[in-house]
Amino acid sequence: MQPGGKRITLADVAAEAGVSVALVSIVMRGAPGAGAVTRERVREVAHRLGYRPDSRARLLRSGRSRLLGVVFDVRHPFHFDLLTGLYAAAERAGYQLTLSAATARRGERTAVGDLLQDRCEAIIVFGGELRSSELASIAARLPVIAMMRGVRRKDVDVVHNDDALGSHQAVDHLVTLGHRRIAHIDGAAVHGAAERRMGYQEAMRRHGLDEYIRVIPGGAGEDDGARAAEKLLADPPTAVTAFNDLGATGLLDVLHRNGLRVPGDVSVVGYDDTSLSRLAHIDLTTVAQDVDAMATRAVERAVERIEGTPTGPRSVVIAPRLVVRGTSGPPAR
Amino acid sequence: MQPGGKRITLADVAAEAGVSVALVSIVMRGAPGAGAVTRERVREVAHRLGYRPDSRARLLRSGRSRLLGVVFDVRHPFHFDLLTGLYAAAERAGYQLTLSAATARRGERTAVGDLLQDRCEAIIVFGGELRSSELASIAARLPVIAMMRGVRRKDVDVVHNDDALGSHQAVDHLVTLGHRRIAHIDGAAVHGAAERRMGYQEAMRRHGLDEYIRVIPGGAGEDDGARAAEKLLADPPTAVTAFNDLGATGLLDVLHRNGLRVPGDVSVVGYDDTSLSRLAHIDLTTVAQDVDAMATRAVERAVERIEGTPTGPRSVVIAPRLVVRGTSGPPAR
DNA sequence: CCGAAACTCTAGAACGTTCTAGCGACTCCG
DNA sequence: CGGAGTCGCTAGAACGTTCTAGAGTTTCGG
Repeated sequence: MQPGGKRITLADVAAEAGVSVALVSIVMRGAPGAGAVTRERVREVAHRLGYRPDSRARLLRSGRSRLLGVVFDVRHPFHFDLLTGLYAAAERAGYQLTLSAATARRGERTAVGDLLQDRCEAIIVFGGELRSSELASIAARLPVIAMMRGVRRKDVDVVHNDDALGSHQAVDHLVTLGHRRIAHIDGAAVHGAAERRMGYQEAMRRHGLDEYIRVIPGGAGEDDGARAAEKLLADPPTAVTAFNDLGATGLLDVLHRNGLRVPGDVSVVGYDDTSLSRLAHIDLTTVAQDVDAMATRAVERAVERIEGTPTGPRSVVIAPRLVVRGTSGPPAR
Repeated sequence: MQPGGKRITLADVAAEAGVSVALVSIVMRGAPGAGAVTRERVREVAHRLGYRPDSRARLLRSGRSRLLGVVFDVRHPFHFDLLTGLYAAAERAGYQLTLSAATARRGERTAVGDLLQDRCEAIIVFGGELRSSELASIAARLPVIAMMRGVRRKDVDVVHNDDALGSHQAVDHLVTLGHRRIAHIDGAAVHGAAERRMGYQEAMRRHGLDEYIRVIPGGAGEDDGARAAEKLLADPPTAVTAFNDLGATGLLDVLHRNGLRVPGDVSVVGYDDTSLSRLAHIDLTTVAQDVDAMATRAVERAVERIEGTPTGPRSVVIAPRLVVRGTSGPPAR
């Protein structure tokens, strides 16, 4: 605290305005029980002194914090889009957000631990680092909403994108363009990878393209996509669906370096619609998760749980949407 | 809160262990004044009941929160690198971070406002949205550290990268490679743009290349870089330094589309070393800000101010470092 | 073996809010 | 004009910690 700068409290305002502390509290909260003139005068004094309510003291007393804890990972660009949506959704619901970030040197476990001390009323976890059992043990204390991952526990709510449907959309798009030999770069053990892979396989079968099903092992990073691409080069398909945008970027790079034109020789479809894919330089056709819908539903679930309303289904699945850009086109013939 | 799940308090632990609340507090804080056996027993009980200290109550009483508020912007990828560094630096200094994000729909003003309620002891602001006078009025209440921007006020500490030096490094690198006709894409009114532009001009003059100085109006976005590139096409230089990586990416795209090879025909140097520039697909030579040093110094300044130590210089400038990648090479001849 | 010093522990007052009672002073209706 | 209801306000107890004083008990030097 600054040398001279003591924090202004309700008591200071009350003294200056010549009223009781309780009354100032009433005015500041906009609660009923104060006359119009006094209300105005108290407001003026509070503003003049630069009064700021102390949220800690407030919630210490009231029990409620109206605070939602959010754990995100600074390494995942997609998380930031989600944050934008969450802030808006939380505000609509009358809640505030406290953030706790996971970084390369700070795991989700630590991030969640910090949040638990902060007295938030529910926790929303973006990442997939924590085990289902860990989430469940937290859920014993307060509502937990997991986003973009599955959880094999009944006590944890889940809001995620329909990964299988997204893959269907990608394959349908490519088939409509005339592709038959469509490969898929897998996301390994990353959450959602299995669903996206199976969605791809189902969609291929649905189009009677069983014989062209081809899954290349990959991962979540750009280099994973690049390595997978190397394996494709010997016998390139006419189109590829990638587990995510980053992998698709790695793929694109290898294709270019080897003289294959996109989408002339090979069409590429990513997943996530990260800001990356929007760059003119990359201009990637991709499957977009509906960020706003996911954020809104996650907050909705959290609030329902907090306020004890009889809850609906534990698991909310949001439909994604294909965004067609420059990396997909009809196959060469 | 969950139906049955009352929060465990010191009183619960004290009752269960058969000691006073004060003693449990002592044990939990690791403060002196408790016997070894009791200490162990209290610890065991606390752990068994799943006790978590309530940070709000704690700081309400103790006055100190050991909390640093951080305002960042979800739209700026560079801010996340900085967060990683800040978490580490804060932990070393024995402080915690509370984050407040600015998004497309939530200005820095709102973000700072939230933070002020949280009783943090200093505020670190990444962005440049707030006016100097606004920062100063906050600084009247608690220490404010501005990162990556200048502030024309004495009461606000500033930690930033030496933008002029970065430009010098970029130009020196290009000159060493043999370039003479080097253009600069400007960042308009964005913080740091003026310094980078002037650094470019100085460096050019230092090399006796006055006549080749050429500044193209631009901005902070990819499209700004692209528009600037269009203007260059009529009479392309052999090298370009861009205000930031995003602009450089826009530039790269336009160059490619117009059949100019990088670095064969034109070399490009960006600024910031965002994750973008590390993509194989882009592989941009760029000026890297020293994230860890900046984070460490920012926390250091904040702590010095909080703890009232006679402070050093108000403004800390960190030297950047050139990262040579694939977009720079000798000019064609 | 006695007084001082050192330990271990406890009671109770803060911290800045919110909330429950309740107290006067009006107003209103019969 | 008297009782009930409303309005505007206040006193004081919470909330879960930390901190100051001090009360017992043990240790120890002389």
